[in-house]
Amino acid sequence: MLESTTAAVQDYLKGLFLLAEDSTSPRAVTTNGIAQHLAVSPASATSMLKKLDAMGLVVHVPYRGVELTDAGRKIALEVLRHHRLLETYLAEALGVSWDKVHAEAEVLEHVLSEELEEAIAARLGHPTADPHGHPIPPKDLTTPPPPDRTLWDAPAGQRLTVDRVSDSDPEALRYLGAVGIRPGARAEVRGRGPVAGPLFLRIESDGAFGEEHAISKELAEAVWVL
Amino acid sequence: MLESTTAAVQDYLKGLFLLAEDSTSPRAVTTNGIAQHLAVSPASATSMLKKLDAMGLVVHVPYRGVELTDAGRKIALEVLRHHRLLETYLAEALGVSWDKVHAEAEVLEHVLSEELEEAIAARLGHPTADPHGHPIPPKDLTTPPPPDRTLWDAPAGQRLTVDRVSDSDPEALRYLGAVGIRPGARAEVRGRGPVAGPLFLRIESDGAFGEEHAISKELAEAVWVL
DNA sequence: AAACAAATTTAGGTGCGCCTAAACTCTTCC
DNA sequence: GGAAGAGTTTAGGCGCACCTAAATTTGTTT
Repeated sequence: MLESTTAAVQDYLKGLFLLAEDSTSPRAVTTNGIAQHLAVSPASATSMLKKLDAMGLVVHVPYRGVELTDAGRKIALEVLRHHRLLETYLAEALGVSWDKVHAEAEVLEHVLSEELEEAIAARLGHPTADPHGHPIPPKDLTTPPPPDRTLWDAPAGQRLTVDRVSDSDPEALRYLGAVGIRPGARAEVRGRGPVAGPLFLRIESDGAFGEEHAISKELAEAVWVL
Repeated sequence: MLESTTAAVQDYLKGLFLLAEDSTSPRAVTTNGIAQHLAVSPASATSMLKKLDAMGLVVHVPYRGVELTDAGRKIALEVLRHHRLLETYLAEALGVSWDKVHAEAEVLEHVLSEELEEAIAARLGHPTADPHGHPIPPKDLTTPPPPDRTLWDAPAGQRLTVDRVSDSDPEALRYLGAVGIRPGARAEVRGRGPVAGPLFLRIESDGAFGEEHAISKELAEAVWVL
């Protein structure tokens, strides 16, 4: 399935899936959106969207928006499966730190053969989530559950469980790891500063909630909770 | 170092190194030779050689031949190091059979980061040869020893040790594996058939030489011995 | 020495994915 | 309802690595 597509096509499909996934608004997946996500010009995105439409992988209505077809979503999920399996493998088998696995997986995902994918999955015991808490699409490529809400959207005073953290910013990941914000961690939102100010929270460690941390809105939006 | 080159450039440099390595004649590395090796047209090879010359990675004298510069050889050795480390890793850590590791490594070698290379080498205990017996260029990229002679060139009646086997033909590798021709194996050449006919040999197994095998010239030339 | 065959290079062209600049469309706001 | 501005698309081009067909060079052969 993947063999008939280029790395660029795979990146667009994966990007479109991810953009659609963590934005509920209907008009979320725009030409500009995918262009920014992939760091290409809007003009480049337009021509690729036209091409993907011709290939039957997306439905692109000029000036209106894009949507993945079932065929396009399957490919996106396969790339995502590769990416997340690789992240998990690099972290577990090769000891690569969780802030670096994303960049490595980003290039490896496009050249991973079916056979190697299988070998890696088997070696890991067919994991269902990567080190950042993102679900690994299963072999049959059924759509995994979307994230719930971000830490920023959680009301003050509430106890919650960290579900996923964004994998793309190494600096953010190093900080999150240092303060103990990782999938499965329990946290309590204490409050927020004024004017999109920092969010104050405490993180549970060894059964007790530790000292208070102040994190920016941007960072709080890179953490999803349950 | 590798990051500033494309996969195509890396493939040409690696190919030029390998062609020069296993042919003693001075005029061995020709436009046609590298074109065939890479399965591209001679015209394509010419334009790439011109480009590599301009980049200072080879010296190309039109109509006369090509030779790697020191800079070009370093890159070739780095690609080769990636390739052979990956082959070894895939075989040892992931259980990929020795006839399949080459094809996987062929694409992975171009996207392996320095850091991952290091992690893999460490995990394997810094191996010096891959599963087919080919030397893995060390981190400092000094040139490893070239192969000695092929099984085809060995005189009849002589006891010898298998040093390396060609990694590129899966069918050949499956056969060689089945009859026990692998690096370190001891063998005795019994004779040859007429007109480039098959080579007859016996392979040592559990301390005793087994039954006689007849192998083609092509296959005998894909095995190097000491 | 000329002619020929083989090897090599040049000429001209393709698809992919990217770019900038210019034109267009949609929406909103007066 | 028309104009402005944001968003999007079209037009035209570029670099990479490949191709075929047509020159050119080399080395050999007569």
